[in-house]
Amino acid sequence: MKVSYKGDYALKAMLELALNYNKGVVSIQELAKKGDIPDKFLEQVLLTLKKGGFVDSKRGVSGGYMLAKPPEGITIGEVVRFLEGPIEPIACAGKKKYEECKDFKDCIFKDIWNQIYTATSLIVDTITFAELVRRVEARKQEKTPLTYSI
Amino acid sequence: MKVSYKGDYALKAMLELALNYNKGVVSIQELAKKGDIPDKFLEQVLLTLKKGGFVDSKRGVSGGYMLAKPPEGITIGEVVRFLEGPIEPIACAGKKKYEECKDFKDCIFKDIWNQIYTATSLIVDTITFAELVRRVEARKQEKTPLTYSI
DNA sequence: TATAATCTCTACTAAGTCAATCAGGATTAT
DNA sequence: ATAATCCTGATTGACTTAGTAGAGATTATA
Repeated sequence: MKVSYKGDYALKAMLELALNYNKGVVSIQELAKKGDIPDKFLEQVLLTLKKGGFVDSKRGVSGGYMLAKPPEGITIGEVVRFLEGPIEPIACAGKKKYEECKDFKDCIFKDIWNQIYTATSLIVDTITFAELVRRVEARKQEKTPLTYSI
Repeated sequence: MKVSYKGDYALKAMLELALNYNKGVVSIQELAKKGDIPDKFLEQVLLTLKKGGFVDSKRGVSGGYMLAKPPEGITIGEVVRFLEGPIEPIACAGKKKYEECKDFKDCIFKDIWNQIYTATSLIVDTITFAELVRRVEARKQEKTPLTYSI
């Protein structure tokens, strides 16, 4: 799997929207500022996310974006796959069966790519944005404890 | 991790050389033919592998390539990292510590990229070319059993 | 020693991807 | 009305990828 800027920005923006779930919309400007993202680029990414059904938008003054589904229902894997394409480490992985391989050696490597694919999927397909929100909150607690220590 | 054609070709060629370990050299032509690889492209890849210390070569008539080390001493991970660069799914992963993040949310994602990185490394850094050779032999046995069954 | 097979090296190219920008157009709260 | 906002499509420059081209260096062997 490879995550480009587009995917990275999308995940950041989605998380921001998840943190704001049920609290109204957030404008591109705000999202861009919080995520340190070029706003016109983020605009494109958000449009793509909208086409993918991940976010909804509201136009006009005080418009903006919101999650289209509850954070519990969206995984990182869904977003990454949608924006970046298949997460297999190599094009051929998972496409053909052993019988179709022209050579034993292809199969040998395919096993490995599939193993990596499986391990990666297990991670990204089980982490929802609700879980991410939980982690952000937990880390905030850690960093601002009630009792100060040196 | 992403594996390009270059990396794919390199792994195939290395495996072929591993299968031929201690049996002399194999020419680019042979390797190209067996792996269905454009020979001039493979030429470049082999040169790169030589610079990386993975293969040795012999020039002139009946020259060719051979593994520079025993197959037990070379992992897939070494080859892929050398040819394709870092295997982290995103540029920032593993580069900074939590303290250096400008935002909690960066850390949250970095955790995940590191988790994927770790899982991937665990696979590619433990599989040697000796192991691959063993798998190829095992699969040959499977496909050509002593007793025929329908 | 001539020669053909082979590796070595450098340069080049065509196509594609990535990150980002630009210029407008459509919608809507106030 | 108008300003804020999303929507749409085009364009750009840098970079990467996959592959090609051509000339040179080395060496087994007839």
